[in-house]
Amino acid sequence: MYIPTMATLATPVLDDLICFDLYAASRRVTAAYRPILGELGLTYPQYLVLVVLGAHDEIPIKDVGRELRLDHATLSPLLRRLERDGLVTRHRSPDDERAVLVSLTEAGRSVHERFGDVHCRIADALGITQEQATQLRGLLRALTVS
Amino acid sequence: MYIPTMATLATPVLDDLICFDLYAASRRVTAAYRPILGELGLTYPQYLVLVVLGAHDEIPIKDVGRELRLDHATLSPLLRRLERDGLVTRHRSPDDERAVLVSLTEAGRSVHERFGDVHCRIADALGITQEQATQLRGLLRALTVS
DNA sequence: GGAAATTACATTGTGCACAAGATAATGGCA
DNA sequence: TGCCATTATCTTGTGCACAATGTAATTTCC
Repeated sequence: MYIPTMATLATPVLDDLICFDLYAASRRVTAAYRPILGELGLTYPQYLVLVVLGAHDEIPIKDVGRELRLDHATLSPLLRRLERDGLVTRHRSPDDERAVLVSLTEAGRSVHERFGDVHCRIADALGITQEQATQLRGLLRALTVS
Repeated sequence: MYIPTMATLATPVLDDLICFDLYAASRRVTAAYRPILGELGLTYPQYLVLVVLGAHDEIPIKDVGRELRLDHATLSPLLRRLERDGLVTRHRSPDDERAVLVSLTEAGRSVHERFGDVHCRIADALGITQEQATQLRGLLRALTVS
C-alpha cells in the first residue's frame, strides 16, 4: 500500500530526491578514484577514455563518445591533453578524412596495463559486494537506457 | 558460486565498471532535469541549493555545503549567480562575522513553490517505480556513507 | 556531374567540481 | 592583554560537461 507523504503533495526536500543520492554517490565514487588515478597522472574521465581505447586498436572519436555517452566538446580537449601527455595519438583516417582515429601509444598501453590493479583497489575502497554491485548495475542501467 | 571473469584477472573493460554505470546514470538524470529546470532558469546544482534553502529560513553557506557535500569553491560562485538573478540574499551573520547567511528572496520562494511540479515531471520522465527508487536509494547510500 | 543534406570535428561560452592557498573573524590560553 | 590555532569564507587554476555555432569532407539525390 502506498501512502503519499508530504513530498508528493508539496515541494520536495533533499531526502525525497533520489536524483541527489545518485549525484552524491557518483561524486563520491569519482573522489575514491582520484588519489589512485592521481598516481598515474589521470583524471577519472581520462581513465574511462583509456579503458575504451585499451579495448580497440584504433577508434574514431565519435565511437568513444558513443560508448561513454560523452559529447565531442568534452572529448576533444580531453584527448588533446592525453596526446600532450604522450598517452594517445590522433590522426585522420585515410578512408574518411573527416574521422580522427585515436589509439594508445606505447606509454598509454603501459598505463593501461596497471588498470587491473586500480580496479581491485577501488573495489576494496568502496567495500561493495559482488551481489550489491550486480543489483545496483541493473537499477542504474534501467535509468540510463530508458 | 563465484566464477572469476577475465576482468578480475586482467585490465577491466567498460562493461565491468559499475562506476561507469553510476557516472552515466547521474549524467542521464541531470540531463532529464535540464529542460524542465531550464524553464525556471535554473541548473541542476542550483535547483539542489534552492531545495536546501527552501527547508530553512536562514542558513550558513557551510551548512549548505555539508548537506549537499559540495565544496565552498563550488557553492560560492553558484550562490553569487543566484543572488545576481534575485533568488537569494547573502549577508554576514551579526553573531559571527565569518559566517555568511543565505536565504531565499520572495522571488526565490516563488520559484521554490514550483518544485513540486518539477518533482512529478521528473518522476514521469525517468519512469522508475516507487519500489525501484527505494531499492536504488538504499544501494546508493551504502556507497555514499561508507 | 553538381547542389543539398549529412556527418565528424572543432571552437566558444557558461557553469560546475575540486585542490591549493589566502584572508579575516573567533575562541582559547598563557 | 597578546599570541595562536581554528573556523568560515574567498580566490585562482585545471579540468570536465554541454549548448550553440562553425567548418570541411562525404554522401545522396536529381
